[in-house]
Amino acid sequence: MATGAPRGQYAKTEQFRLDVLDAALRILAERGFDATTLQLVAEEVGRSKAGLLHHFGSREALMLEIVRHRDEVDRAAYPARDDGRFEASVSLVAHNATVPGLVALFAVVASLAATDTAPTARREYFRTRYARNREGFARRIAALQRDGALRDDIAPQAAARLILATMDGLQTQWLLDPGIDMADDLRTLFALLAPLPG
Amino acid sequence: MATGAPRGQYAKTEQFRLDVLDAALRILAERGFDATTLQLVAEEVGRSKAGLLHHFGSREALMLEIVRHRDEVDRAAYPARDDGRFEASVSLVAHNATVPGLVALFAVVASLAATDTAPTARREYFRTRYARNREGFARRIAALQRDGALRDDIAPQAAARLILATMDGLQTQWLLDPGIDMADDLRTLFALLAPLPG
DNA sequence: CCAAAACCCGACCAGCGGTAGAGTTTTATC
DNA sequence: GATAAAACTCTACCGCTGGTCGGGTTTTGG
Repeated sequence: MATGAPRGQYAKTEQFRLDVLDAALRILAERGFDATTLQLVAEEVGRSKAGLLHHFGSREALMLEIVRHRDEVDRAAYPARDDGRFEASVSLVAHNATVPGLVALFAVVASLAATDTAPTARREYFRTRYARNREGFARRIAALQRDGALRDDIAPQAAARLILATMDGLQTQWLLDPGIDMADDLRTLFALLAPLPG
Repeated sequence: MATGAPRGQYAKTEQFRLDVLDAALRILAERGFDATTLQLVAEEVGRSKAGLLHHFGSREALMLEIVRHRDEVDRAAYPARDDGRFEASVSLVAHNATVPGLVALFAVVASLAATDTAPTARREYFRTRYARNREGFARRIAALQRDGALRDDIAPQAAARLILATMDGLQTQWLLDPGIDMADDLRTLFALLAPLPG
């Protein structure tokens, strides 16, 4: 039975895909979202436009892939630990302040996903992404409340929604006004969640 | 001297412009951002694509104009009163939950403005918009703190940034998952700002 | 060594936002 | 009410975009 056996990709393909993501991000950072065309990215990596489409399917999919890959890297570098407070989140936000291109791309793709009227891969990715993050925060919040390390008059799910909303919203303000210290403001929110003295 | 005197627009022009904004918003709501082309909007209002460009200059300017007009209407309908708490803000957010098309457009245009690498009309509009809103919130927060109606261990400017960030971030989550009650969550944030019993 | 799968590209396509310029309608002024 | 300029409107056209197609080239497992 030699039929129907699918073959994997070439050895160099994975590295090439990573190179493309990198090149695209570089162009995004210096030209913005609309001006980042497949043609420009193709030139940057020394390939043809059609070649990129072979690997990523569409421009939209390429953009989503950058976000997806960034999420993977971040999740490995900033694992949400159950024991500590929210220091990992603050560190991640502080790190984001060094990569405006990625932050900007994330904001655009997320909002475009939110405008998708029908279920698309883009929309579904962000739906599950938010659901997963909310769940993670809610779980840790509930644990901290049991330990008396957090005020317990707030529903964990509600607090999780607020934290994620704050992180996203601060990014927009920071992109427009880089003087804002996102990490500092996020810490302020966590301070509001500290247990009450009474 | 009859020379050089600029003449205003035709009588029907203003109404036509409003009709275009309305039509564009309708298409945005049911087709999403990318699929809302000038051609489609032009057909909806029974004019040509070039006619729209004459009035708005570009597609980007048209999109920004929808946001700008919406801001005007909202500012008239939900004036930020100094005396009350933040009920006007909660009402505005509750109202937003009835117009997903506008909320989605706002998110996209704001994030695109944030990706503009050079200063554009779009970017400048949102910069001043956020600055103005932050200033308004900070002023009211400071007043409430003096009255003992709000905890005073938070800098008014920081609290203002958090409130705006939360409002924006909740919109993204709500667009992806309409089960979320934005007004309710915003009220939760205000509850966190309530004065401490100690 | 050898098919078959994966890759790669030039040529092409429809549709996009935007421009040019000529024709039409409105309007302030006399 | 005539008139001339400004405001409006449209058709034709442009460059470019994302995306498709088909056929050559390279890699790869057996």
